[in-house]
Amino acid sequence: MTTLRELARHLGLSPATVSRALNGFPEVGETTRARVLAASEKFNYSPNQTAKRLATGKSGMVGIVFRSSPGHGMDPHFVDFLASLSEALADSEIDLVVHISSPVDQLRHYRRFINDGIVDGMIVSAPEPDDARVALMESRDVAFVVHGRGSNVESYAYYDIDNDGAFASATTLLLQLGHRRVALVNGPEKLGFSRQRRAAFDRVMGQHGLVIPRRFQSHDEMTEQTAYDRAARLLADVPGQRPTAFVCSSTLQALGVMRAAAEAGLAVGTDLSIISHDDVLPHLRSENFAPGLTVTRAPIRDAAPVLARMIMARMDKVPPERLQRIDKVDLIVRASTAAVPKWGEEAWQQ
Amino acid sequence: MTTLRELARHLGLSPATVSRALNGFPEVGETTRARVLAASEKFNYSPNQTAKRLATGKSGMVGIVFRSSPGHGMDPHFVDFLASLSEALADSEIDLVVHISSPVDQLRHYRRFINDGIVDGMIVSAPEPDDARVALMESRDVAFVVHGRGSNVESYAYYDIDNDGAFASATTLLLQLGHRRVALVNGPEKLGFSRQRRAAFDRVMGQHGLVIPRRFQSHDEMTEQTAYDRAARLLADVPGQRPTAFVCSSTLQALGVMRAAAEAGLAVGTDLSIISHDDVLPHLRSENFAPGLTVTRAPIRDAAPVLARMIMARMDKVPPERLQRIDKVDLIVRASTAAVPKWGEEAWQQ
DNA sequence: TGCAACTTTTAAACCGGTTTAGGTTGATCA
DNA sequence: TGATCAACCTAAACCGGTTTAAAAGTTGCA
Repeated sequence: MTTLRELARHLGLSPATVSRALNGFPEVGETTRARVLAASEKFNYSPNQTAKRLATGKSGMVGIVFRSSPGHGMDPHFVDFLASLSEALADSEIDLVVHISSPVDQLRHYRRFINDGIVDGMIVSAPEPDDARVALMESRDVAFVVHGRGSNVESYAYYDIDNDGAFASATTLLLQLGHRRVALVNGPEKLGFSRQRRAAFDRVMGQHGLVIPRRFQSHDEMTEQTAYDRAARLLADVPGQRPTAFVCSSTLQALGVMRAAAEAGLAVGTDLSIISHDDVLPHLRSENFAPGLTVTRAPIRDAAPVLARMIMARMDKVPPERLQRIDKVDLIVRASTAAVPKWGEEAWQQ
Repeated sequence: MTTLRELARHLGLSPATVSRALNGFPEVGETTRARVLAASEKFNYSPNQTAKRLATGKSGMVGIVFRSSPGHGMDPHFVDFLASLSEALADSEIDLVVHISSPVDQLRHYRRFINDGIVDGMIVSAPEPDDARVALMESRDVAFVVHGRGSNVESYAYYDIDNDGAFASATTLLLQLGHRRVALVNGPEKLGFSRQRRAAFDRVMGQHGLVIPRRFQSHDEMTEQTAYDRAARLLADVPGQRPTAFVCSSTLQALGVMRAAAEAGLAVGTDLSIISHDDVLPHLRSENFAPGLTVTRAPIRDAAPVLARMIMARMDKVPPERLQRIDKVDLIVRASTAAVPKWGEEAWQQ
């Protein structure tokens, strides 16, 4: 490893000049700069990042902590997001430090990132209302951006999709098709997006005078298996009481509901309608489901370049109010939604 | 942020003593050490990692570069692996720096990691024979461990599963069930594990006097879609020429083959047998497939703690020959494999 | 009491960059 | 001719830890 001082000695220059030449400062003569650049090339010089970080006080790294629940492993949604985030940041020579942690341990990891000065900024995923991580970072004056929204939204930079609009239009579609007994298979109760989605669902149903009994709204980790369990239980009910339609928070859950429907001998798109939010996981395409799945579509990977730009802006002290964005979500109707069957037109009794 | 010097000044001690006290050196008086520890607690002191790294020359970070092919996003196999790797390393306060890159760009990322002194060690996934990344790291004397095996295996630390044994027993099972026209849906041709699997398949088939025509062995990215495309084409052939069984390299591929089978009107487990390697992705359980999928089972997440221990050992200069491990793989028979149907007992003509 | 042999502590160098505050030049201007 | 100034370069401090070499303080023993 060549050091700056060695390079300087070879050139008969001071380290200061070499440093300036390499970093494009204007007070270096052009001939000198050319010499330095040539030598740096020749000796294959590459500045030691650690030293650079210590000197500048910037780490050039961004941290992210993913949720991973014990039995369930890591949410595949985040993965795709991670991939595209890493690509977006690599363009700016920013490295991504990744921790995975159970939901309860999150704060410990954030503290480590911040206290030890490992990163310049953090990307927060799936915030809760009154998120403790957000509070921690605001108190420490650390740059961060949020994927999703919690509360106190004005004060920080975020990117989110219009969950309210998405689930309102999904619910509306089912109502227009005559469905009254609609079950919601949602994500963890504490997460912001789950709340937004549920609120939209409740509101639209309420506007049609429908109240959904508690047990037809579930909040769980978003896996195929738990959705299957939920749906299987609901579909085991007497025909006059079971749901005629499901709204799911992810295509994985929709997959579970479809498995339960198949086992209950119900044909999706005829006996039972399913609509799901689709984060567009690359290996799980909703158009290939049988039947094709009606979805509200918002590729999670689209969030990454936006958040990458935002975190860099925050590290450059751009005020958070200028870094807030909510994207609309498309409703794509396929064969998994149909008019309510005759036997299912009655609403639930409260 | 409290610094070491500030802490020392408060205590009326030199930075040297404080540093030694905190790092457990024996030449510090016990009363002094207690005072230092108390003060450090009180002032919420946490050493600046960057400074520590510069002083010690160790970064405390391990790098990993994942493959992500343009259209396909990131392989979900790696994700689960990543999650468990991060957990295993966190126990030792080692941070994981993650880059995602297309296969062609890999080397650039490795160079960056190594030249800039960002990490102390690297974890290499899915090596090719004569892997350029391995060569680079050996030439630079960087600590690394390999998940899988390329060539020149003696010289480096690795963890791998017994791909040969797994695919030999999978192939043997199909032969015992009377299958002769078996197609192999494999991973990218250049990767070590694909070659090992194909070699085992070819060998066992060859031992029974069977030669598999070229077009019945495919090498592709391991996605549902590409496997579907392959299988759909093969199953469109005349009954006497189409495969009666498939061997897949991943459950995602098996899913694609099942979709193609359904569209061709073939019942899996009756008309068509499918067997797959199963990395046990948490959201894609082979026992929940319809019918349950016969698999060679080796959870990819089991590799992570082993590799974490290995890379730490390598950073402590443990010789690589002592860090090599190959795990056996179980064959789990479920309903997707059955005796060959009458119409399919003829082998392929070369 | 004096001196060797520990034990404990400190001053200063070091890691490898960046950056501030000054120095030299040589050209320009009065 | 001397003052002014821009252009270019350097010495030294700095970032915040660790570590070497040496000093100071203790203890044991003659």
